[in-house]
Amino acid sequence: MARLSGKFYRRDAVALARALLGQVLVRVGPDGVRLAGRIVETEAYLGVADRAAHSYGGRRTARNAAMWGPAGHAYVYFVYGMHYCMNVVAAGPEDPSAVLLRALEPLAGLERMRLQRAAGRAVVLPDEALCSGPAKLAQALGLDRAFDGADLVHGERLFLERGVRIPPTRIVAAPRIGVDYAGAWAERPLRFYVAGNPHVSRHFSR
DNA sequence: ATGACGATTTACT
DNA sequence: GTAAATCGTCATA
Repeated sequence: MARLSGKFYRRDAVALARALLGQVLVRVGPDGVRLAGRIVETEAYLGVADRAAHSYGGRRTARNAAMWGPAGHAYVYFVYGMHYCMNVVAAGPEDPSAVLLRALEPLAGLERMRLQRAAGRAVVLPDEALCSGPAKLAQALGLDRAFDGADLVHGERLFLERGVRIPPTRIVAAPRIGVDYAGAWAERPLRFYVAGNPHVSRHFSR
């Protein structure tokens, strides 16, 4: 499978959020195990103007430094005292925009994902519960702050490969999840997902 | 030094 | 539907 090039990432966050649907995220585990999933849900965060973005108002801190860096790198952050979430940095330097990966359709390493998602639970999680949420997919793939700033174009442990093209007619645009504090920005249709895909996160109330 | 707050998930009523 | 879990980060002082 072909690795996505640096050029793929150098576009605005909305275009990247749409283009990422259908592509394959690959994580090579410490023991060489290949964990992979097709991206089926994303959200665009539009830089300093976007009240929902960590870079809103020009905020530039140690935490969100990766957002300000070059496109094609990962921005992994820690929230709620227990979860990690992964973004793909879009555009380029001085335009801190990124795309949050919200859900994957598991393709490889399902048993390892199940193990990493189990976390002391007795029940066996169905495939649809492995990567159907930003923190779920991070946990399934074993992503943490060690991957913050990781180069997805040249890295060996975390990268993206060319998958299938999702026709625009199969892409649904909707308001982003969990950003009600962002006022009018919370209403904008910056969440994108593959229509009817069972691995999309279940959040339809608003 | 302190306190409020999450780009969430899960379990429970 | 509601609430708890849980802590790094950042704004304020």
